[in-house]
Amino acid sequence: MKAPARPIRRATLHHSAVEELRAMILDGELPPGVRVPEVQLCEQLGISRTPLREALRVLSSEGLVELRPHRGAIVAPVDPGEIGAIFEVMDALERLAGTLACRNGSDAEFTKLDRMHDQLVTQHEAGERAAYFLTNRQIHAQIVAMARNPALEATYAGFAAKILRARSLANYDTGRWQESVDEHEGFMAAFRRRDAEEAGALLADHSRRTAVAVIQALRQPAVQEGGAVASAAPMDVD
Amino acid sequence: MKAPARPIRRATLHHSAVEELRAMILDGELPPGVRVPEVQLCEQLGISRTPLREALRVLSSEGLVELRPHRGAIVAPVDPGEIGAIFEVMDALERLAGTLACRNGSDAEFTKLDRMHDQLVTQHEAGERAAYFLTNRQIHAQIVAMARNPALEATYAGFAAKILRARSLANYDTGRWQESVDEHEGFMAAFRRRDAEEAGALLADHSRRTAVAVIQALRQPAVQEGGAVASAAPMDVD
DNA sequence: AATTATAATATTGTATACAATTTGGCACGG
DNA sequence: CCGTGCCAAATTGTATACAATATTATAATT
Repeated sequence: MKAPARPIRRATLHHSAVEELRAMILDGELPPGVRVPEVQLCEQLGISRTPLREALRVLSSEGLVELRPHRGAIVAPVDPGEIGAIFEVMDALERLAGTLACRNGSDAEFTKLDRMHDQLVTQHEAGERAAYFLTNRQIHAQIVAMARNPALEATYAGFAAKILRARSLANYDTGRWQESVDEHEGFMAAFRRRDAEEAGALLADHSRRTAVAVIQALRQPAVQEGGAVASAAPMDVD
Repeated sequence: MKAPARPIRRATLHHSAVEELRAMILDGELPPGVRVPEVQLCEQLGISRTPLREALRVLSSEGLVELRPHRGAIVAPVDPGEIGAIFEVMDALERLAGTLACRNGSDAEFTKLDRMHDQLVTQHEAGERAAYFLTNRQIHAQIVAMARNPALEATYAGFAAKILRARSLANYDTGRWQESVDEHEGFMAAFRRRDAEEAGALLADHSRRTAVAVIQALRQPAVQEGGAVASAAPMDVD
């Protein structure tokens, strides 16, 4: 999602470290609140402290880690209030994405979107939860990409990451699944009509309802299965 | 704008360097496209390369500088197309800010906003351009603050910074000044009625019209007065 | 003369060493 | 028994030294 147009190879260690650490945080491998000892991660990643520290600064700028001067870095805790605020912005971004996608998306992209939606429905009917979540994320990413707006894309990706992390901590209400699919049917119908306003409105509404469900789920923390970390596979459901 | 609730002292050099460099870039002291030689800036800021490099990584994450591996960093160039994309998002953020400000702002804050607006009108009538621009920025910042949404506030600040930098490169159309003031009158009236929808819509419209003016101004680059850098004082006009 | 190959230089990327600050424990005093 | 002050250990912050890569200049060849 953050990959720019030009496929330049970033061969620097600190850049690799950023991606590695971000993945570890989003995967829940580094759960919120844990301290991030530099030396330990250094030998774990096989790099020195310098590039690791540079990576930590970047992740701090992204809001994924929290730097406390002379007290070490911790993985940023997930604050339900902050998630609520993020969703308020996300609603607006989803609306904008839907509107712009209608205006700027190519017919080929809309066709692809239709196929992805069909796949989503199939996976829902089959009860393939993990596959559904992945397809769902891809659909929203596709809509954002069709908006042809790099600034929107980058901002969206940042918020999506934080929301993803919040979800990995919460037991998601299964009852919302059917409702969510229905909402997807709704804005897909608007997309097929190229109704920009309606598509945007339905996407925003979809986001808002998702927010309610997620925040409610956050009040009932997920049961920690197995070892120490929540579910290994991060999932995104809208 | 970025100051968190708790007034913790950040005494680390790299944090100071970030703020210093960001100010230098936004002030136009470091114009877009120029290379950023590390050693030179180091002795200029009186620090070592390590904290400076950490600062550069953060600014790169913010999109203010561009890192080219083994080729040095440059101040991110201002791409008119990117500015257009940013404004598209900004419109949505302004709308959201206006709506939320109506919902969450205190009466005291609305009173303060009124006073700021009066000041703005006075400065416009007096033709005090620089003072007007400053007040204008403060007004928009106040509205965003009244929205009570840290995620919105941070995202808004990031985009506002990029827009500010673009403007310092462009001769702004003076004819838009009166129009802009009229638009301020418009959404202030909506604010006084606490009409959230209308206030948001008028703010978004205001942002959209500003975008048109700014992008047009970008096509006629500012005359470089004096030495090499554009106007020293960055201004914000909406 | 133009172009390409090559080497010297400069700048960035990384690692390590040193300094400063925080944290935890322990002794002392209340 | 609890609070305060001090000391030691550990970890972070910074500086410097070394390694790798890109740029520039030079020179040789076509």
